[in-house]
Amino acid sequence: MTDTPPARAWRVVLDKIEGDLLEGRLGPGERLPPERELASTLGVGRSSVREALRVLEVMGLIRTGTGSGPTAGAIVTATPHGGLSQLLRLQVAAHGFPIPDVYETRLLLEEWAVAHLAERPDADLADARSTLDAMAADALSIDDFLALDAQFHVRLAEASGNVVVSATMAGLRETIESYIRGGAARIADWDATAARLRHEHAEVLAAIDAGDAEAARRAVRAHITGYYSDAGLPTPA
Amino acid sequence: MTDTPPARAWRVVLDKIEGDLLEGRLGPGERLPPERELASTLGVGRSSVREALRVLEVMGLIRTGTGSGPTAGAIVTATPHGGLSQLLRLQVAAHGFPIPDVYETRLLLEEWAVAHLAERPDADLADARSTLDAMAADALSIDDFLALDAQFHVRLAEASGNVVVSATMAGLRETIESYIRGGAARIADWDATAARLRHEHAEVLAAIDAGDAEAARRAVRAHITGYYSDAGLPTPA
DNA sequence: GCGTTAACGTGGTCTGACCAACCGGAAGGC
DNA sequence: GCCTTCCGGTTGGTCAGACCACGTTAACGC
Repeated sequence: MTDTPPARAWRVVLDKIEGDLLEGRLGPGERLPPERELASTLGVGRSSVREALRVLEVMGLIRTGTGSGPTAGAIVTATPHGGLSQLLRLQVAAHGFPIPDVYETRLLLEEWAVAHLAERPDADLADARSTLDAMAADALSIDDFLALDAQFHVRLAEASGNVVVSATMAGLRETIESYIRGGAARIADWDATAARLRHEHAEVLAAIDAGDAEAARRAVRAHITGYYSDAGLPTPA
Repeated sequence: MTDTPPARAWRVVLDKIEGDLLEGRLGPGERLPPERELASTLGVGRSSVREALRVLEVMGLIRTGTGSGPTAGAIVTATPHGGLSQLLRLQVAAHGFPIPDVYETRLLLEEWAVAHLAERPDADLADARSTLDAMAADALSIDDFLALDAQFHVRLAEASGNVVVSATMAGLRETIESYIRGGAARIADWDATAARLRHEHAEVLAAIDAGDAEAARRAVRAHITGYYSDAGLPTPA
């Protein structure tokens, strides 16, 4: 037994790099060996090395650059945002993740984030506040407003200090981005809606400032479900 | 402006497939065109096609098989579990995700899941119950017990009906798997701990059955934080 | 000393080749 | 006629080699 299915070449490369990362032989900011060197070291073809590196790149672990010098080569970046977003988007496209589940998960993560913030008076909400100020500007197009809206929510999640939560939240938000934009077209009085959304944002911040976790939960839930309802977007039963 | 960075060949392939999925030209269970055909159709080399397919495979969207017949070729599967787990593991390895954040996220997802279950009397907990029964068996090794423990939690998340939550939960759990196993070694009286864990599982189920969401939250939080504390595992400040 | 140019190292891509696994039908034996 | 065997075709898995684009660096000419 313990019969090993003949390890696929690219998996060997992936495991090698994951091992180097775990053992600390490789860390953020550092460079991987050149592709040709990795190939000969591991006894695989360069194309197999490239398949593994491509996976790492899409998952947001490395960034590749041509030429020479400090910016060239494959460099460990460990930026979770892009990869998570890509994965979620593809899974939704392939019907692995139903939209209502994405929506519901986003909701629960945001509720947690604001409740968490309300319980930590030392949290830094400056970024969220400045985004809210920017949303008060006149002459914002719908797209610009929605971009700031998204930024506000992401900033809140980031303020929670939990990288996994904020990255997941951002990925989920991005995944349903097109649906949110499409829903805006179904809203009759956009100016009134925008004003209400701004007001609701302020309410969320106020609840956090007051240290009232439950109020913050309710406010953020009402804010999100309200928009979904107005825009006629699919929600879980 | 709008100057397009010369689209990388593999990205063309990835976008093409994502588009086909979104437009419904491709769905779960269906087969992608052969690599050589995709290459000539899109005007790229086969190696570029393979890089894109590798990404899709690792992300859990497709399964590839050699030979001919119905099982051969690249088939859309859309099984989110593996890909999510892989991504989280790599991000943790690369220090993109701190372990305490993973732990905290797992906790909040599980709390949501049990609270959600408590509010839905029609939820099907049979799978979770049978796992709990299996944990009562004598002569379970620590590893076997922990595997069943993990299964119990995953089953609970699955019962919530939210695929995103359960897949993320499973991925997070798997990511910290090695830490959990390592922690078990630091526990003095394992039999007593195992008995307590079983009892706590039963309490969680009881709270769900009673429809008491808050009690379920408290029970699952106490269960998880208790183990982490006993095992001396890192938790958020 | 300074500007120009050539060499080199890197990822990005393509092509062609071969292998392994698998299925399906044709050929053969009974 | 039916079963077994074998062969060819299809498909992914992998490798080797080649070429390009890009950016640094060092050598060169003045």
